[in-house]
Amino acid sequence: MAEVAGGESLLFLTDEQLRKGIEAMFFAYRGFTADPDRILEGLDYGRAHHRAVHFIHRSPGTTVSNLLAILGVTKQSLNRVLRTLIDDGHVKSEKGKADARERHLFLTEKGEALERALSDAQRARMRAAYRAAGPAAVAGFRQVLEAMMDPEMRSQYNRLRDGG
Amino acid sequence: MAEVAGGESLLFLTDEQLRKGIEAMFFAYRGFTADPDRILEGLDYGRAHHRAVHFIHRSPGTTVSNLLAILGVTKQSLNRVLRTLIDDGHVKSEKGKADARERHLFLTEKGEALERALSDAQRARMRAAYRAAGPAAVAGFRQVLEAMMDPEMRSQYNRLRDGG
DNA sequence: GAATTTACGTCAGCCTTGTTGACTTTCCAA
DNA sequence: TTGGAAAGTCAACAAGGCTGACGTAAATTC
Repeated sequence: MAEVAGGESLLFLTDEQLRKGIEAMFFAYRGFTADPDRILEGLDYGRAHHRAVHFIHRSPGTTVSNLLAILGVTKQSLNRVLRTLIDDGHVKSEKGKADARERHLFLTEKGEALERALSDAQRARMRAAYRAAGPAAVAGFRQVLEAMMDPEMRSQYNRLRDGG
Repeated sequence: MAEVAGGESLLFLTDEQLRKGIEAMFFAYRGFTADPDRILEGLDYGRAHHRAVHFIHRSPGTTVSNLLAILGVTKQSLNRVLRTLIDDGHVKSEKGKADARERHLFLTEKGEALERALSDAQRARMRAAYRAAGPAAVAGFRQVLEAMMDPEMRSQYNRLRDGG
């Protein structure tokens, strides 16, 4: 940070550097989703299903409203996906005990197996990238990504992170 | 890297760390696209238009096939987007002189202005994130993203990068 | 106890952006 | 010169976003 203030390393803020960062995000995100996409393809599922499964696994018993806030989609859109996941026996939905209006969402055994298949694929790539780049790079990676989030997303992210 | 081999810092490869990285990618990508999306909203354009405009700006005179390889979509899909951009006067398409089957793509004045508006918005966020994280973090960020790409995407990325 | 609000589900219909299939035009090589 | 490959276009379909309207049950407020 001292170098930055001193002006020595401001090259990392040139438009050219920023463009490279933008393209890196674009190409990397494609890689990031490629492996789970391949698995989902055979199941008539898409990324939307993956996201739902991921966050239900992450926060078992979460409500529909919670999921809506995290995923940032409309309830109609989420409902379509949730409907198929429930019908296929990957997710179960239980009426809330304290508040019976809420539905608490859980993965079934089958759903957990699906989640494992998807996240194993994604983690394998992530692990390879982390290993190739090393711990210092990983710390920087996380710092930049966190700074790139919208504040509300960041608090969602931190809530999940701290909850873990 | 020495610490990694020594085993001291292998904590960065735990499943929990990897999950955090995965969620960071998810939330950060949303932020990454949020600003341009807001601009596109008013214009009946979507992200596909943004991507096309970005890469035509980046490589003026590129052919449809080139763009296809970079964007990783079908030519029919790209064509629809290109059609509207051409009709709206943002892009012009010229028959190749050497090979008349090819179309070479360029941004018009109007297209350049659109590109500037979109990339200004995206760069502003990127710049803020870079500034907040500092140059060392940025280097790590780029390293991890590059390692996350598919090999073919990585060579596309490097081709663009070196060309600059 | 009635009225309002909240949480969720669903129907209908739209848009963007992916897909495949069939087609033309153009180039090149056998 | 002709037949195949490459580049691009048109048509039609699907996934998954979106909005709007409406219904129902449960909770909360007046």
